[in-house]
Amino acid sequence: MDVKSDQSTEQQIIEVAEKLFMEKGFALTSTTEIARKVGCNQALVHYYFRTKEKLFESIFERKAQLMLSAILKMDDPTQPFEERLRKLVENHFDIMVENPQLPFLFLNELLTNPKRLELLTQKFQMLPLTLMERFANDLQNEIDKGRIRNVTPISILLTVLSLNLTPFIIRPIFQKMTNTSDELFNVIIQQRKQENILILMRSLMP
Amino acid sequence: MDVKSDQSTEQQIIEVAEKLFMEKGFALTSTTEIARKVGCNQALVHYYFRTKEKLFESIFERKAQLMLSAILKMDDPTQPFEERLRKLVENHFDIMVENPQLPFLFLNELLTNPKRLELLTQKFQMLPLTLMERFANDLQNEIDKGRIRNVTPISILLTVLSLNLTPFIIRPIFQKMTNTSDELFNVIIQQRKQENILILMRSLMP
Amino acid sequence: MDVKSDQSTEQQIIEVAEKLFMEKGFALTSTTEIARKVGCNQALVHYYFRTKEKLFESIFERKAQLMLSAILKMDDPTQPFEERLRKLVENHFDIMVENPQLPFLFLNELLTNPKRLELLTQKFQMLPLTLMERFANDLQNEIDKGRIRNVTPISILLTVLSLNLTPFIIRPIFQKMTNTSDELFNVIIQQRKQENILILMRSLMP
Amino acid sequence: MDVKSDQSTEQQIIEVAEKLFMEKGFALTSTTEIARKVGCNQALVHYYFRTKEKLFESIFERKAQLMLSAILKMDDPTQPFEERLRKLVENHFDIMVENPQLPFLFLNELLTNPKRLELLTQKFQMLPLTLMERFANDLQNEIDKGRIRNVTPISILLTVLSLNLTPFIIRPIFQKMTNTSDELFNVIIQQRKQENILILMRSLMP
DNA sequence: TATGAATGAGTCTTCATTCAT
DNA sequence: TATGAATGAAGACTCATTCAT
Repeated sequence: MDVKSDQSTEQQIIEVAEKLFMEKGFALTSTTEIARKVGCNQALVHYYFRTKEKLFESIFERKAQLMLSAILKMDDPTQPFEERLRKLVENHFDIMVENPQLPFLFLNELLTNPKRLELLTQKFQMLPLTLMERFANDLQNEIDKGRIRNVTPISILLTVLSLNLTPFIIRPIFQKMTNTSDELFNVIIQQRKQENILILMRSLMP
Repeated sequence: MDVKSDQSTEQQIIEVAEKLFMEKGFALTSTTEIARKVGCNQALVHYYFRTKEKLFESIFERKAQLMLSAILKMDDPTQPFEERLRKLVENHFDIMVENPQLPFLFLNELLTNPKRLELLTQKFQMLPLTLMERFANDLQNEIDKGRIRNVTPISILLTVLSLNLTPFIIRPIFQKMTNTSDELFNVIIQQRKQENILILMRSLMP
Repeated sequence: MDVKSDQSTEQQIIEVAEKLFMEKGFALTSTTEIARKVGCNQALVHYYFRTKEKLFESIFERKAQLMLSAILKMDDPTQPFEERLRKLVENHFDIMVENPQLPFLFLNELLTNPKRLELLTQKFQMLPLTLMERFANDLQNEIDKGRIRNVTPISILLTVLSLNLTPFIIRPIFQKMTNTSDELFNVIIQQRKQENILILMRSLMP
Repeated sequence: MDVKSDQSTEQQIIEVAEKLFMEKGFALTSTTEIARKVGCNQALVHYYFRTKEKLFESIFERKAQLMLSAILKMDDPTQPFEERLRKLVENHFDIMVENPQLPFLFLNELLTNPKRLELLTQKFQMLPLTLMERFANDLQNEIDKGRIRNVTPISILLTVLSLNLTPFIIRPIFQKMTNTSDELFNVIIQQRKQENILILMRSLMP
């Protein structure tokens, strides 16, 4: 039951906690369980992170950072708009293939704990607005040129989010109800990525 | 804080419980809090429902029934396929307009509590298979006639689910981060319904 | 689950309570369970008997009375001492054949609840002392005549109690461990009665 | 009320629990009371033993082991049968002099809690059958030689149990009703041991 | 760095009892 | 006579947290 001990105990705690938080959310994960799975004393979890809350935040923030920066840094202005959009969907999707449980964790915590939402809002509002603005500008440009139908940037983002998030969020439900193996699901998921791109592109046609 | 109304205490308990369960999920809602909000003794909650679990189930099942039957009874075979699909999306969307927190409750419980997923799976498998089969047949028919591109029924359903569920699920996050009022959001939501139909229809074009 | 309703509800409550008290003792029997088995409202139990304690006492006392009077009235001074002793053992044994769970109930309550012991002690001390005295006298007489070895009356009573009570008390344990059916046990019990008489008689030989 | 001694708190909990379990049985003893008597937090009882059940079992099993092993190891085949029987009674009796409340605890739990009885039955059936068989053989041998009347081994064991257990079980009742001091009772008990041996021996005469 | 011991607050649940009807 | 509603007290148990070592 213990984790390999060639990592520092602190690191082990983080990893076990991350796994449990992702599986069951903050509230349903107990420090007792984390300690047990790590194979250390319960007090040690608090020694390193003082509170369960802080432990969670450190993990949550790292994940948020990871996802955000991954999305941010992938935009290449030299490419045509449509290509960039395609890449956006694709990369966003790929990140979640790597962290399939993350969407649920985010949703769960943000919806459940006002404090968490507050925090993210602050962080979000400190983002370079230019990014969003540039996206809006580029989009408007395409619309003006008649290459994309008239649609708000928010609407596009919501479409991307909807198409990309949902398969990962409902994955366990889907697998259980349709009796789908992990392997098969991974195949389906890859097809879904292309499907999502196609759906988005068609949705933007003039 | 007390809710002194003309309803029976039992009804009050159900309503308060429903509200809390929807906001925070099963695990984070305590019978103590329900009782406090109702303004009664905690033991009374157990007097009526014996266990927190049973109280939840009675609410959960009623909601599941409501949603399921609403979806099932709205299909009209005399209409052309495309029209029926359009109605499906529209009705599904409308149900959630009425119960905006339900999607999160469902997700949360099904993902968090294996027992709940088990239960729903059983109930689902007792559904008239013909329904799904007929949908698949009709779809295949359209594909054969070249009116719809080659796509699996599951894929369509996933698209509908994705587009329809997500706005409701992320609503609090969205409102908080974009500082959107309830009124404005309700407007946006109504536009989104049409948007979703449009996206789906375009995605099916040959 | 409900009891036949051709008796008064009060009587039904008494009977169900008696059964449950005998099986599980006072503490482990709840008025809720009594009411459920009777098929009536829980409050009704309290309507008739005010408290669970009083309900128990009324049953307990009746049983105690029954057992006591049965023992008391069976002594026939015209018979020889040995014959009376034999009858004592036999009758005492027979009473318990009729009420096999009574010994455990008595033991359990008297040992567990000081109040109960107090009560019985008082009742016991109001017994006609002559009875015990006469028994002691008669015994002394036999001893003097050399027909019985020198032994205290208490000692004899303890022997009778030991031999007669134990089979009934340990019955469930015995049956479970030796895998003995009810029928077989009833046969064994009847043999045991004779055995007990024999053991007692031999124990008194000069 | 607190027991501030030089023992570890864990040991104190065990001892207080043992005392209370013996006096009132499992069901009537609360972890709250144990904690109060020890002078510690109630949660600590659960910290050491997780559940009330486990705490009880650890005590119960230790006592059962003690009693069983004491009985098992005392048989010396080089002695004549009668002598061994005498020793059996004597040793069995002496064990209970050391643990006078144990018989009640055993009875109470075995009769009240089916799980407990199940457990003991299993443990009992794993006992060396030879032991019982050898006893039966030796007995048969004596019977054949005309030194003991025809009697089953079970019957003998029941007699021993009856005679030996009862004084300890009814002790509090006896003392209360006859107003007997602890000192006097201890004297009586010692006489009773000899009495029991005598009764048993006489009961076996051809 | 790590741990065992300890605690207070909180969880769900059961129970005997009361009261208005 | 009978009931449904309601309550306070108590039960076992869990948890995050602290502290001395």
